Amino acid sequence: MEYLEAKEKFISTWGSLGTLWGINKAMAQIQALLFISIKPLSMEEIMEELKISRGNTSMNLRQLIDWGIVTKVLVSGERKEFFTTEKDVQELARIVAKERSRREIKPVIKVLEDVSSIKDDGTEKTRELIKQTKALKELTDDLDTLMNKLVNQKQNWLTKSVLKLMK
Amino acid sequence: MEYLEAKEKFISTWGSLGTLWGINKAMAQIQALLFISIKPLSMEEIMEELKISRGNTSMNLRQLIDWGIVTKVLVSGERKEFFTTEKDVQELARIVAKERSRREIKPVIKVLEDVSSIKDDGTEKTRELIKQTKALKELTDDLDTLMNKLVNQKQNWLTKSVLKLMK
DNA sequence: ATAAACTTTCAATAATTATTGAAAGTTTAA
DNA sequence: TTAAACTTTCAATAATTATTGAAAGTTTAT
Repeated sequence: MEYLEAKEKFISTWGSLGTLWGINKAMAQIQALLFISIKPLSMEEIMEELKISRGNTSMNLRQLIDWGIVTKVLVSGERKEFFTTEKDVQELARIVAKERSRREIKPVIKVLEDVSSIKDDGTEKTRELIKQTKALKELTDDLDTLMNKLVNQKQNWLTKSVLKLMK
Repeated sequence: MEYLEAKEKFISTWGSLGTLWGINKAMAQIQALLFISIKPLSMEEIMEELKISRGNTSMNLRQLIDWGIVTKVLVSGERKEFFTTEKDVQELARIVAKERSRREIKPVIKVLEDVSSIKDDGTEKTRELIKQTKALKELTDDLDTLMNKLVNQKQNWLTKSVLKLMK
C-alpha cells in the first residue's frame, strides 16, 4: 500500500467511525486529515483534500474548535487562518471523553434519576420501573465516573496501571 | 411525576440515547419497553405501546435478538410469540460491549494496523502517517481490551474493584 | 474610507436512514 | 388439507441529517 492509498483509507475509516465517538462524518474526516498532516492546513486546503464545500468545512471546523479538538493557528505572513488538531492520542481521548460525558451522559443520568425517584405507589409495574431505571442509573453513573477517572490520569494511564491491575 | 409520564420519559430518553450505544431509535425503545415490563410482551403489544408499525417492530425485534439482548419466550396456551429482554444491567452492558467490539472496534483496529504498516519511504509525511495511525491503533486496542476485561468480570466488577483502585 | 481577502450563515437541496403497510410466507389447529 | 393466526419481507415513502453555494458579514491593508 502506498502513502496516498493509506492516507485515504485512514481518513475514510476514521470518518465512518465518527458515530462511534459521537461526531459526524465530515467532522471526523477533517480531524483525521489534520491528525496526519505535518503542518497546519488552511480552509482552502481542507476543502480541496476532502472535496467538501466551503460552508461545510467552516461549520465543521467550528464544531471541532467547540469540542476543543482543533485550534486556529496564525502562520506569519499569511492572512488566512490555519488549523491544527491535538496530536497526542491520549489527550484527544481525554477531550472526547469529557465532552461526551458532559453533552450526553450527564443529561441521561439526570433523567434516569428523575424517573427512578417517582413515588412508589405499591403496584408491581411502578416498582419494576423504579428498580430498573435505578439500576441503569447506577451503571451509567459508574461507567461515566470510571471513564472520566481513567482518562484524567496523565501519562500512560492505560498500559501502565489499569491493564496490569486487570490481568 | 406519575407512572405513565415516567415510563414515557424513560422510553423516549433511552431511545434517543440509542446512538450512544450503537443501535437505532426503535430498537432502543423496544428494549426499553421490555426492560421495565413485568411480563413478556407480544408484537401486538409492542406496536401498540410504541405506536410503530408491524414491519418495524418485526425487523427491530430481530436485530435485538441478533444482538442477544432480547429472547423469544413461549407463553403456554398462546399461539403468538412473546419477547423479553435481559433484565440484569451488568449482563446487558457485557453483551453490548462485546457486540460493539466485534462489529465496530475490531474492524477499525484492523484498518489502523494495515495503514500503520505501510513501507517507510523516509519522507516526513509518510513517517507522520505511520506514527499517528500506530498511536491511534494502540490506544484503540488498549481501550477495547480494557472494556472487554471490565465487562467480563462477573459480579459487581465496577463498584467493587475498579472504582476503589482508582481513588 | 475602500476594496480585496477571507469567513460565516442559512435556505435550498441532496443523501441517508427509518418507517410503513400490504403482499408473501409460515405455522398450527382442526 | 385448509384456513385462520401469525410473522417476515421489501418496495415505496417519510423523516432526518448532511451538504452546498451564494449572499452577507468581517477583517485587514492601503
